[in-house]
Amino acid sequence: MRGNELSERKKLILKAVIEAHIETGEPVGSKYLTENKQISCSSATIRNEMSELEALGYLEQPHTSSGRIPSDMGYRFYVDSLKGGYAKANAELEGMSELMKNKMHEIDKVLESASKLASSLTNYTGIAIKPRPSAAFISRFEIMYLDEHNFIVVMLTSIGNVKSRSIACEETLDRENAERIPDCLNACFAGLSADRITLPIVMKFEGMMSEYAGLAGTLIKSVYEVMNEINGGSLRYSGIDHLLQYPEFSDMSRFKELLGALENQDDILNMISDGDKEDISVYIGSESPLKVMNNSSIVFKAIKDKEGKTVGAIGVIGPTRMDYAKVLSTISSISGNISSMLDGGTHIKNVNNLLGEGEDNG
Amino acid sequence: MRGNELSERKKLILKAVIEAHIETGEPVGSKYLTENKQISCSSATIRNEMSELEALGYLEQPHTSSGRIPSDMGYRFYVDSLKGGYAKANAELEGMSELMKNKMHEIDKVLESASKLASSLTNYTGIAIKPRPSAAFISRFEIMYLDEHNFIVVMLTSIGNVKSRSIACEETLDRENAERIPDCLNACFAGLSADRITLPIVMKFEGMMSEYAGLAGTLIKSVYEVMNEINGGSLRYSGIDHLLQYPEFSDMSRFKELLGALENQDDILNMISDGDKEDISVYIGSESPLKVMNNSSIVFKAIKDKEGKTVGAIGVIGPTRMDYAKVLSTISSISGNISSMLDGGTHIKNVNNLLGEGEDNG
DNA sequence: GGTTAGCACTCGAACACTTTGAGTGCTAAA
DNA sequence: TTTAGCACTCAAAGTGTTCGAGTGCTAACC
Repeated sequence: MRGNELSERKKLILKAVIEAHIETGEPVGSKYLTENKQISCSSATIRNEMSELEALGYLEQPHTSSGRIPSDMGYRFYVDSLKGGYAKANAELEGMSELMKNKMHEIDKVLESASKLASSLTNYTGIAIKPRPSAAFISRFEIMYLDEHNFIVVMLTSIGNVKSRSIACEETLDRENAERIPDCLNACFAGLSADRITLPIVMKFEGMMSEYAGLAGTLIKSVYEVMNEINGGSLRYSGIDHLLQYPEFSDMSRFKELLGALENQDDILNMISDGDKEDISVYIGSESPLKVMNNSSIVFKAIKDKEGKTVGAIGVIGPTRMDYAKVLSTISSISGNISSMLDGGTHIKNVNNLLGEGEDNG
Repeated sequence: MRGNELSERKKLILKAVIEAHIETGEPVGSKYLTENKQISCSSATIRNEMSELEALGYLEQPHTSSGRIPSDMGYRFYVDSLKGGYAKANAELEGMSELMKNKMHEIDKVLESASKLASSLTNYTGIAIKPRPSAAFISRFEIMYLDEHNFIVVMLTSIGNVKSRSIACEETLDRENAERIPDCLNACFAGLSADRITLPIVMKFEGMMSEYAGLAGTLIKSVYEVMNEINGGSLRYSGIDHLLQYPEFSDMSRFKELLGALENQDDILNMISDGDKEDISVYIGSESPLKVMNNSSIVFKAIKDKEGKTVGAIGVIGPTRMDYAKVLSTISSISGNISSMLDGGTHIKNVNNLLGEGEDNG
């Protein structure tokens, strides 16, 4: 098969089949296509063309005597032909981006509301991905002193969010001593990813905390927990119910299978981490590395901050028969919007970037 | 109908019907019940009894010639007879409570993992509810200074969690000035619920922030946002896929309806806020105030801290045909576990309680 | 040579019809 | 009061038929 051996008419027919199938969900017959004004030949000719398209692998026939449906390869051809042209402004989006601009949330929340937006605009299931960072760390510790037995440790992470843990201690702890705790934490753990926190460092911390040995263990456990949390990456869905409106999921078992796959976040996270870092990624049906996703498509795009670091991704999941034109343009607009926000248009900042010079444990 | 006019045999048969139906999901016939060793009469007798139970409203017949299924009233009778006896220790729970004890999370996370636990133990969908607090407020503000143009406001809320917002400011802000910001915030907003923050207070704040007027607006917006968040209550589900295994939801439309209702969190929150504050609440089918829930049951229990304040609730949602014995005992154990944790058994504290005396804006 | 009309063929969907079996209600006997 | 027996009901599953959309192929057409 040479690169682009499809005649214009074949392309036209393929496109028409795909768009009709996306709309109706039914196999598309030759007669139906004659109603398409762009195609000006008889059903017999269309049959011939479709038969060839099938031989080439772009179409499939569910049963000997039924219309054709696009194969994954057909969708792929369609999507590739779409790419480049989808970035037109999305009118629906305008009003809603306003809504996001007013929020001064952390990146997690931004991604989540973006995914909700994507879901409601496209009518598929939205996904918000916070990738597993290569080596996240806690860049700074602070505490809030409550009383002699209670305080809160506030941790600023390298991936731009703030975590806190409330700690109760048996010993009596006065304000002055409590305020030395973050110094110890910062001295020992700040800036170190989990795999660089070695036993000597832990011992050093315990040494510095000697007066409050009992606390040291608790604090280390908290640090460890937060490290785990931020290194885990995360995946959130919105509008799972949208999927139910598509007949391809009216078969419970299939839907259940997909839901199960979605719950197994690790697999999806891996898949998305492998995706295209620059452009929109589209996995159509069997192209997906996950077998259970073979009847679904997933479209997503990485979100980067102004330094080009990937801070997350958003996308949608839907049936293979997905309105790719709409989805691609929506995801593209939303991600563009977020990126420009991260560039400093609003108050949202990736706080981590600021720490390079700002670090200071005084 | 006088209080308790069911004969022992009727009770036995009703119980047997319910338990068989819970297990199989199918209508229960008279012949099937003769296999039950506790019932020692013929199928004909059982038929007579069932016929009377139906007349009394405890059973229903889907079709003239099919077995009986319990009515909502039947389930209600069963559940009421169960209450009191369900609190036995749940062996499965032992190991898992260990897991929760090691976490020093805030109340939100505790509830969420409790709901996951409930879901996995019962095989229904778990719910974690954080109620709409009557008048939540921010009890304390702190900041983390990053650099001349960036800092993070950390807010301790009255309902026991910590919120943060990163703020970027145009003006140059040195550390000393920055450290006066929480003083202003504390002086104006700490301890006040949203409806008690009046215009004069806002003006006072702007006055105190005069040098950094631009910041004041941003900060107020952040405060407002956090107020909204903590006053909103929240509802989280886990294990929605569990529901799919029950044939009553194999009908897509019904499942979709339920999912839709679950997304509409306000309704559910209201319902749960109206629930029994002391004991386990059980809404069986049509007992639920929500019409869409008429084919499902919901079981939940409030979680209180040591002062008796309701801090949340956990529960499960499932088909009317729910294994109430198991669910009631599971929810009861888990909630007991959490409550005892909150009582101080571990490091989890409701930080708010500590603030009564600890408050101090130095 | 590409296009079209015509025709036989295929096969799922829909419908009507029958069979099967679990379950009931009723009655009469124990 | 309980039980055995019997006629009856009805959903589910199976069978057969029709219907129609759609195909492939062939022969005629431009």
